[in-house]
Amino acid sequence: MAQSSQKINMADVARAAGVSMATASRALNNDYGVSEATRRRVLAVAEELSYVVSPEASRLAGGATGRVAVVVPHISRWFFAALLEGLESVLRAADLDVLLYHVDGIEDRHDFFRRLPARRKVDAVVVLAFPVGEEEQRRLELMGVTIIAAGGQHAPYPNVSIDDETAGRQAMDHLLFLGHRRIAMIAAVDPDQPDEVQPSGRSNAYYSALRDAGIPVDERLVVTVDWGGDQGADAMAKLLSQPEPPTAVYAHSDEVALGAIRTLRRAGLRIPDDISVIGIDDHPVAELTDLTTVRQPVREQGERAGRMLLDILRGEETEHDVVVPTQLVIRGSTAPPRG
Amino acid sequence: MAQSSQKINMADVARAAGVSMATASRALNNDYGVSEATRRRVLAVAEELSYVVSPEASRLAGGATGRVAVVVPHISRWFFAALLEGLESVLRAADLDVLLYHVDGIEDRHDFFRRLPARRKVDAVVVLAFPVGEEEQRRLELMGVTIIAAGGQHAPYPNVSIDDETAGRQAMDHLLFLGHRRIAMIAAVDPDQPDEVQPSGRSNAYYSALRDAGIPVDERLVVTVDWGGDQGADAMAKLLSQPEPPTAVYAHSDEVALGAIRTLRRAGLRIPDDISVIGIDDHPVAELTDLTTVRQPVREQGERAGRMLLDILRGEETEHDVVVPTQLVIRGSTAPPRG
DNA sequence: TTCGGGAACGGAAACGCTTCCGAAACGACC
DNA sequence: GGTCGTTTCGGAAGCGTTTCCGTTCCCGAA
Repeated sequence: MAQSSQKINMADVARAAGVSMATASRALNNDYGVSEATRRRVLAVAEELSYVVSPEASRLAGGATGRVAVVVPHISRWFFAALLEGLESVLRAADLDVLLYHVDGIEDRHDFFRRLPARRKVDAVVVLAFPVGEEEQRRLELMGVTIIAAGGQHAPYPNVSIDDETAGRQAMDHLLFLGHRRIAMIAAVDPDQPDEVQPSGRSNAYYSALRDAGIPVDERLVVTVDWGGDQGADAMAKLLSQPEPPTAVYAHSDEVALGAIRTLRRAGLRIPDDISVIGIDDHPVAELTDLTTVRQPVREQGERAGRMLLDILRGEETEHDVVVPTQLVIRGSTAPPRG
Repeated sequence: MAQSSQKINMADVARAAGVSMATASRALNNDYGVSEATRRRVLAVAEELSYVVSPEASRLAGGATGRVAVVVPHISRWFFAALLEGLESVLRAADLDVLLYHVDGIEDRHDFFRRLPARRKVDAVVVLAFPVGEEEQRRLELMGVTIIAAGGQHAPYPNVSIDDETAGRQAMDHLLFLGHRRIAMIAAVDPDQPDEVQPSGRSNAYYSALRDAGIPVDERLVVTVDWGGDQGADAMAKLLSQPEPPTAVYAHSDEVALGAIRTLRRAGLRIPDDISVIGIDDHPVAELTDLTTVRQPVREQGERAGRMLLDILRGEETEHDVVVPTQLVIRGSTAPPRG
């Protein structure tokens, strides 16, 4: 009895409601051309029989898939997950299903673009925080569906992101304003992404800020590491091993900054008394650890991308390059240099 | 030319390969009953035409959907995302697509179980870190597909999880071993889950450990808050406002512990000199902040659940209640009490 | 040479819907 | 009352596969 519900199809509903399948279909889809009374009756019967349309048949017969693929690396990192969370919420509200493709590591990546597992399965694909190379773009377009990007840098498709360089400047300018002149940078790169697509805005900000402040660049103060807290810690150790350590550290991300802080603390240095540290992102942990940072609205970027996608799917126009603002958040990890 | 690939179907492939659709289908699916030569020819033609089967038609005609629904709350928290990451990796390796249902908040939850949006769309559903009530179970079963759980507590379906009580005991026993007698507990509940399904193992561990140590319970040392770092901070403040504060704090999770630590630091207290703090989970940040904790293998739980699901989908037997071990990880936030 | 049996393959019926097109019904208007 | 325009509704043709049944073909055994 309960499991018989499995086999109920639209024909059953139509019959039970005393209408044709055509009418049943229209009623179920809220289509035009059904009287209110009939619609209600059909809906009631469907509910009664706990009928659910077969998305496969529906799609096969002409509709859209009602699915969108989301391609995202590093899901277990807050930034990516938050982006996804925002995106998912608006898509789900629009009754679209999210097909998740977690592409981690260079291997996965190649495999994804080669096989295009989402092909023929979705109406659109959203690329989250994922700089796409040229060849990859070409593959993606092979799918013949709408493409949207979010959280990465600009892209050939409609996209939403922050301005990395501006964010970096907000961090650097804060340190400079406090009076720091010997500022180190811990640059983080994603080892899973090819070099040519690594965003460089946050690094550019370092150099342009120093230039504008008339401070010569000391390349010994710049260390580039793979993304990650431990790597940040190592980088800090390297910086501390120099004859003249910095008075402030600008890290490309909060996690990296946290790693640096661990090293400082273990070295017996006090923050911000002995050395200032600033990150970027405003990771939830930043608040818990009193880390000064530059906040970017992450969830919002995902939501925004979702709304843009809905626009396009509806056939409407949408913006192309949306840049959301970032904002300095001053906490306890930065202060003027000693003396 | 490129976009014409959109409209290629199996009939085209069959024609081009000079076989019937039946044979083409068998060849494409590696089915029995096709000569090696024919199979190769069909495959070559398909590749040439860059043909991809329509999953809808395929499913409609009899196959499985090749999709599994994953229901998960709080995606942007590490624990949930890591679980998902593990699960996704094994499902994707098996060529199954993951349909993500992020169910956050009580509202979402009701909506999900009422509408069952995944109905008729998947071959199975995996419930991640999500205690399911009885009525909800009934709804879920209405979908008529395999159900698996992971990261939550035991469930009526095959599931994998840690033993919360054991994990809690590992934490408590560590503090007791160090010589603490005045131990506080910051219990965290998920405000988005109904009371009746809140797991209580971590709390039970507190009481049983004290009992076994012959230490009377002081209810003023137990504070229950909604899950979250800020809430942990508030809880700690409450504990500090008492005439006789604890010498150690057992927090239900690392994030909560971190919040507590922020309060302690702001109060000028030193960790672990003045007060010890221990969490549970081994969140990546725990390592960066030198937090002693009890590690649970999160990603592995997801992977394990994925493998169990594959077993079932293949029609094989699988385990029912898998419990993965937890392990004390001693870092710098715990030490014997002063004096 | 004939016959039986298995492997290889083809025809065609589902699968469950959407939508085009035409028919019927129903008012409104002259 | 007849005509015409709207609505409302039904018939039926797909949509692109899988799979059930046969049929053909080839090879070895009798």
